[in-house]
Amino acid sequence: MTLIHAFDDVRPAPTRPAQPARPVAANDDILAGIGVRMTFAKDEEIYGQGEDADLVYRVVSGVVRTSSFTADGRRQIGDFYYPGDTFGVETGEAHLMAAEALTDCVVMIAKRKALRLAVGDERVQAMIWDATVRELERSREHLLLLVRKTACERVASFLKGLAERAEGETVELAMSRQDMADYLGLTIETVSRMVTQLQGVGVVEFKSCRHFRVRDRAALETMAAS
Amino acid sequence: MTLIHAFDDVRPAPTRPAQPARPVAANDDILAGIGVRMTFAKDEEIYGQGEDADLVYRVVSGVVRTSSFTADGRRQIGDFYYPGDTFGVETGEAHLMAAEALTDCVVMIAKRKALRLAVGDERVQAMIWDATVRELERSREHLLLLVRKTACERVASFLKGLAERAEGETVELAMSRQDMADYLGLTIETVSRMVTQLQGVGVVEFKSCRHFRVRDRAALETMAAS
DNA sequence: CGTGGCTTTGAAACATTTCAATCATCGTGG
DNA sequence: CCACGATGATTGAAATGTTTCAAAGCCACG
Repeated sequence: MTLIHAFDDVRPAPTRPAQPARPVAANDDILAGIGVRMTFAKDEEIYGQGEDADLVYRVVSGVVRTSSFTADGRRQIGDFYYPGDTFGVETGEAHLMAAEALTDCVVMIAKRKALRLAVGDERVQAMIWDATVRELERSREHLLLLVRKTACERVASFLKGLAERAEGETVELAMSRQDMADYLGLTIETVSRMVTQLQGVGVVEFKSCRHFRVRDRAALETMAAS
Repeated sequence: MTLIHAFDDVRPAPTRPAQPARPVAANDDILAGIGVRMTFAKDEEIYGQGEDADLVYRVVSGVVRTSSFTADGRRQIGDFYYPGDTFGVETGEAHLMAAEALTDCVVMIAKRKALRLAVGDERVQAMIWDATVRELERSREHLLLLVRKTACERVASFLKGLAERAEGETVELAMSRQDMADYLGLTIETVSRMVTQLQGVGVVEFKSCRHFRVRDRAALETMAAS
């Protein structure tokens, strides 16, 4: 983990324009103003499971993954966070999941307390509320995906989600097949097969295993069946 | 739906003592004070999917279920709510799921606005926050159950959860096998088989299909594998 | 006592996983 | 620059778990 500098360099996230789909609240730049800017190398841990959760994080560039392990070693992926996304806001004292850098990434970090001093309690409250609500919504959607969707539908939903977030024609998969599998509640082999299958029917096209483009949006949405 | 009376009869929930495991906040009796007390017959709808969500609900007696349907008719159960539980608090404008009375039940209902006038904004905010946090926690746990648990583990977890909430030796299942199945992401047949199987190995004992008792708590917890 | 709804059980079909092998990609060192 | 090994992805075949379809059992209710 590399600390670049703190409490200055207040430029907002450069790598990617703000997500168009999501309503960006006024608190969006709170962190940019007083946060500490840090970079993490691929696979580096940002925080660990069980650690104290009094910091708030925002992805500037790169992708972050939260995950936890069950007693018997099964991994669960909480979610993937993209530039502009806030993460690490817990409802309790400690982090229930660990966060890792999926790619090299830049993250703004701030203490809740420092934020309160800097921008006032209300705005911090509002930010925490927003982050929590978003967490709940993600969780619900994830749930829906897992309860009654087939392997194919899950993979289709996932790719559709990625495609919606990406701005360009070709979409990059920041995560490995294993990450996808753990997120979707499948095995890597099944994920791989479904990807191949979706490509076979002409819905998507993979240039490499980490890059694809949607060839038939309508069909993809049908297959996502949400 | 039967309206008994409103804005008086401020006795708190009589049927069951407050959940011991959960920290009961000071806002616990807010609703009892100014809420409207209503009864719903089994299978009656309390609110519908898409309806405006400016009311807050608390179960006094009976059990409530939230559910929604996907486009192709698959039902998803959100959760089951027991006496003392708050439900119907949404993060957006409308209810994402419908709520139905699983059994005959009594529910306290209040307008958010009325609550604010009666007890002040902070306490209402606190209650909404608590309800949202609990929702998120339930959702996460539910997720964990679905991602990487076998049918047997899911059913074991579910029975374990019920047993923990119940105070007596024998536990009543308020919900049908279909409800369990939709909650656990399984079919009724599979649920039934797993129940039989758990009984076969002596972990639980079913007196009827709606009543059971735990015979081997340790084994049940092992099988729940959470 | 019979009917209807829910639950259980059985057998076959199906989807996904597991195990195993092959294939690609990429960085390293000769 | 190419061969090499390492890592991750794909593919195949068999095994497994869950679902589907079908039938029987149970219980409550009229």
